[in-house]
Amino acid sequence: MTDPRLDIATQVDRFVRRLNAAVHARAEAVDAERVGPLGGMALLTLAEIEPAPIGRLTAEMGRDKSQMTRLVGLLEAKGMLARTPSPDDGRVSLLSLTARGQAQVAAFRNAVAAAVDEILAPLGAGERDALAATLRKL
Amino acid sequence: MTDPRLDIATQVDRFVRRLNAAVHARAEAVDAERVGPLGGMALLTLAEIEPAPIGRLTAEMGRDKSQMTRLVGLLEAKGMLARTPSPDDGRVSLLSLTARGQAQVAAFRNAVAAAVDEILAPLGAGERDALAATLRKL
DNA sequence: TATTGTTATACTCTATAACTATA
DNA sequence: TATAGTTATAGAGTATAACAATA
Repeated sequence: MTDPRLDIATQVDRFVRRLNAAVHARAEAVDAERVGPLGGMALLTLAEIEPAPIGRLTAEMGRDKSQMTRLVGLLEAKGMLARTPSPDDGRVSLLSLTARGQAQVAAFRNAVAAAVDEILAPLGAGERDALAATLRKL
Repeated sequence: MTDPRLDIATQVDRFVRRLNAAVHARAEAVDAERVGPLGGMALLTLAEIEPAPIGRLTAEMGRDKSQMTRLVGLLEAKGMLARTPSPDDGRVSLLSLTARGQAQVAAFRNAVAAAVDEILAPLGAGERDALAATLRKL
């Protein structure tokens, strides 16, 4: 590659591919409910911000709102999260994890952390911290 | 986020989302042939390694081979690349870009580079180089 | 017997627009 | 009139397995 910017783009793309593959490999044991990688990500994100309206979750994940409507419906049907009407705004429901959802989050956390460790194995501790710090700025 | 590894996973995920969105926004002008982001990535990759068999391209992109069969068929139908039978192995064809494909590559290169610039804007030059170097190790 | 590549199938994710109900 | 969320639909990307041809 001549242009370092293209290099970054392709490397990051492959990073995500490997991450998904590694999580997927572990997920056979973990994802008995088959919420999928996107569902896992949504639960992971919701764990950080709950209780939150669906719009907040959408923004946090950088996805599309119609996509989120369906995903949240799926996760609700599987008993991973619950909606409670917002007292402030009649259009809004607040999402929060159920006990099932929390268990799933814990399992996903382990799978993702292990997958990241695997991929970042070639890096030293200092480089990992630097990478995390750099990404946080974006 | 408590665990820095989860942090890295979500940040990288969002990076790719933003990258795709930014390229997509520019691609309306560029991607008249509608090869899609994956097709663009394939052409970009092929430009670096041509002439190469489909298996090499598959490995380089970290994708699935059956997926590549279809994608290459599409790109061939659009006149972006050509196959020539390998003299060494009767099972293999070597892929190479056509003039059309090369033009498309040039356009995509610009779109991707601009998108990366946009996303990496918060970083200093030193940090960008460090990021590129770190990713190359993975 | 192993490898390259193809076909088939089912599923997951993404993009867009039109729509409803509340604010 | 603006915003939160939903519905509908089409298309793009992914995962798996079974298969044919060649090595």
